[in-house]
This record gives sequence, C-alpha cells and structure tokens, in this order.
Amino acid sequence: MAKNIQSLERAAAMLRLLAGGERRLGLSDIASALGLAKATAHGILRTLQHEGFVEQDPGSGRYQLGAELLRLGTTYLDVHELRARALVWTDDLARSSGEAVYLGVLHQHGVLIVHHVFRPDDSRQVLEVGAMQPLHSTALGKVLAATDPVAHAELVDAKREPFTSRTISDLDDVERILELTRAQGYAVDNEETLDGVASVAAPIYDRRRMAVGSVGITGAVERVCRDGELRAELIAAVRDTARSVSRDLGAKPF
Amino acid sequence: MAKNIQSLERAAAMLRLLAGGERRLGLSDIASALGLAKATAHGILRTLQHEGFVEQDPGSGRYQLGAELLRLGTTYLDVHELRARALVWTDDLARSSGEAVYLGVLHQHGVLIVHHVFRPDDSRQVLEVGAMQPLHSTALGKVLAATDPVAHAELVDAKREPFTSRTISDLDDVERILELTRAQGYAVDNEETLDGVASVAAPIYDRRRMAVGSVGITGAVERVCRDGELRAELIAAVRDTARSVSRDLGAKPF
DNA sequence: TTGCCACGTTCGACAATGCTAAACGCCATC
DNA sequence: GATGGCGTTTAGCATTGTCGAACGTGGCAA
Repeated sequence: MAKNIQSLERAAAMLRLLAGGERRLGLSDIASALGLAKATAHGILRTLQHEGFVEQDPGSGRYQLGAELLRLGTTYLDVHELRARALVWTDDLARSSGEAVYLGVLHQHGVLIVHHVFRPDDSRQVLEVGAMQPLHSTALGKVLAATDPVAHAELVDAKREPFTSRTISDLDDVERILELTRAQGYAVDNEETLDGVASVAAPIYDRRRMAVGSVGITGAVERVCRDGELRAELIAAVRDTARSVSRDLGAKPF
Repeated sequence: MAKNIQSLERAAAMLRLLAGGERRLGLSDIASALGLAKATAHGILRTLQHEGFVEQDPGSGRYQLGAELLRLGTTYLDVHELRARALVWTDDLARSSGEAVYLGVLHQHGVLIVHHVFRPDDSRQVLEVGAMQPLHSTALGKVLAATDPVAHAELVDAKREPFTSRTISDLDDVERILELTRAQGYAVDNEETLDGVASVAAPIYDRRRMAVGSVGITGAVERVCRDGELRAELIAAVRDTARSVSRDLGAKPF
C-alpha cells in the first residue's frame, strides 16, 4: 500500500479525538494523546482552525470541532444518491407503519444513519442522522452484515458488546442469524440493543445487485411485536419499501 | 501571520470544491481546479479517502464527499452549547407561534443553521440544519450583522445578491436597517429572500454580552403578517425566546 | 503580593516529508 | 487495433513539516 500524507492523517486523528472526547480538549491533551510535539499539534490545529474545522474557545484556549464540518456533512447528505431516492418511500413507510424509519449505510465498524423519519405522532424525538449503530445487535446492522462482505468482515472483527440480556455476542450464533437473514430477506432486533425496543430492516440493492444500505423501522415492543414476534404486516411493509428503493436505484426486481 | 500547513489547506480546498460541485469530480478536474499536479492531488485524495472524508465511485473513479464528514458534523451539533441550551425553548416557540423555528450562528460569509424545528403541522418539510443563509436578506442574518462586528464586516464585504424585488442591496440602506435592528432589538425579512415568505429574528447573547447567534421564525406572509407588517405577538414570542436562551447561557437580563 | 507551574504560542534548524514531472496500465471510443 | 483520456505509480529533489527548547501569560497557592 502506498503511503499516505502524514499531516493529513494526524489532522484526521485530531478531529476524531475531538469528536470522541465529550468536552473541549487542550493543546497539551491533544499532543500527548497522539504522541506529538506540542508545536506540531499546534501547527495542525492552527490550520484546521483557519479552515473552520476546529474552533478555539477564546477564554480557555481549548479546542473543539468547527462549524465547517457541519456544513460539509450536510452537503454529503445532499449528494447521497441512495438517500435521495429513499426520501419518498421512507415517508410512506413511516405513515403506514406508524413507527420511526431509519436508513443506514456501512461506515467503518458500524451503521451510519443517513436518514431518519420521525414516528408520526406529536411526541418529542431527536434526529439521529449522522449517528452510528452497531452491526451485531441492530436490524439495520444485521442486514448489512448479511449482505455486504465488507460489513461481514467488520462484524467478525468487532467486539460485539452486549447491550441487553438478549444481545447475541457469540460469533457462531451471529453467523446463524446472518444465515437466517439471507434466507428470509430481512433481519430483526428484538430488544437486543435497547430494552423494550425492537426493529426490522431489509436490504437495499443497487443496479449491480450489491447491497448499498438497509432500511427499517424501530419502535416499542408493545407496538411492533405480537406474541414476542415482530408483526408480519410491518415486516412486509419494510421489505416493500426496500424493494421500491432498490428498484429506484436501478436494481432489477427479478 | 504564521504559515499554515500546505497539505491541509489543499485538502480543505478539495473538500470545499467537492461540496460546491453538484456532481462527483474526477481527479483531473480537481487537480486543474486547484492548480496542482495530478499526483499531488491524488496523494491528498488517497489519504482523505482512507480517513473516510471522501469516497470514490468504483465505476467511474470519480470522487465525492465521504461519510465521516457527516458523522463529525453531527458530533459538532452534539457539542454545540448554544444549540443545547436552545433546544427546549425553540420547541415552545414553534408550538406557540405555529411556525418553523431556526437557530443560526455566523459562519464564514453567512448564517449557518444549527437547529431547525419544523412547523407544527403534518406537512412535509426538509431539515435545513447545516445549510447557509445570506446575511443581508434574512432576519437571522440581519440580527447577526447588527450585533456582531465580525458579521457586520462580512456583510459589508459580501456581494448582497438580490433574491426578490424587495431585497435590500444598497449598503446605505442596509446600514439603516441594521441601525433600526439594534434600536428595536429584532429584525424582519419581509419577502426579501423568498417571495411569499417572511421571518423575524432576535439576538442571543452570552455571559459576556456578546452576540453568539440568532433565533427566529419563518413562514408564509399570509400567516405571519397582517397589513404588510409582521404580527406583533410573533415578534414578542421570538424576543422572549431569545431572552430565555440568553439567560440560559449566563447573560444577565439587565 | 509573590512565586510558581502549566498552558498556548513562537522560534530556528534539521531532515524527513510531501511535492513535481514523467511514465505506466487501463478502459472506452473511434 | 490505434488513440486519447483517465486514475495510478514511480523516483528524486528540495520544499515542508517536524521537533526541542525557549517565550509570554494566566491562574493558583503559599
């Protein structure tokens, strides 16, 4: 593999460090965390600040992420073809199912939410676009791991942290679930990520029949489940939506 | 001014170029647009791709923005203190006014929307968080230009493009409006940005009495105006919200 | 108040680093 | 099957970013 640009890698590591730490970080913290000389870290931070990728608190001198990232991140959504095609169908799915709809793509070691339609009631909900979900416990993640080889490799390598008592962590168990997912064309998360919350998701394919994302709904078990299983009509609605989006992307339905 | 890191500046320019162009760009396009050798551009792009900031279309080889930007941009929102404090109050404002609420901060030459509450009806609306608005024609922008010296300087230097027949472009006229804005503590956009759309906004101050953002509502003139002027109760509601957020940030109310 | 420490910042010299130009392999097109 | 354009790789040079140390400043404690 050809070598990458050192200063850029360091800058990216800084941005990720700032994104991870809850609070603003000082120059010394950043320099020591990355094993750099203070002057080196400062040079990178100064440039990042000048470009708007980080901001510096005038009082404390500490650094945090900058507004330009928000602007560019939003632009990413605008360009995202899968998201654009899915917009129409996800609204209908939210209306017909009465639940929140999520659209996710593989990113690094998890599922990045690129679209989120609120559950159609008047409750207060927070937008989760841009958030990450784990591959092994969520319906969106299982679908990706079952249909995308890259996602599958990520899942195997990942830690598979148990979130609830029902989280499936053992690799053999996970592989069996993925086999089932491939066979039936959808995946379920029955209180494996959050207690009391279940979800269903189905894969979206592009014109080359490659999985490019997954779409699903999430809701309280009391609403989306019956007798401990996800309601069949919700599964059908999710799969219909996934098929519609896939067709919009150019995938042949047969 | 100390010199910034060249490769980082070039990388940032590439990201902005990719954000500006509607479609994916090829390596040659990028290299020539920035005046770089192809190999130089390729090295930067390869690193950006490895870090997730750009993605390459496998078929065409063209480049586009990457998902990591969305993740980091969303994290910026999570850390944003002004936005966090404003969350509670903007919901109430949307409910009491019946209109969409926007929260903006100065970024580069315009207003960056960091929060957006949909108009509380069941109509389909697109989230505008991360989008930019001009300083000279919008209520959010006028408020910032009137209260933040940096924003004012940006407004003076900007082109002040006319969007509708009512857009105020002449600098003297703008300055008069800003004077009025300072005097009355709020600004209005009466079909100056979009035909048929009007808005009101008021400034938000931090504990040092510095303007850090503006909050306002936007809606169809038929609803938010009466006799060609913005309804007084809406102005009062917006100003109340701005004061509440300011107080939350530590600003003394007197 | 005074001393001290820790912080962000600047400086200057070195060599490692990233840049340039040219050549390569690939694919689509004619 | 030649051709042009594309993204990619290579090799060598000097520009560029890095480093260690010194500077200035602010806050804290004695």
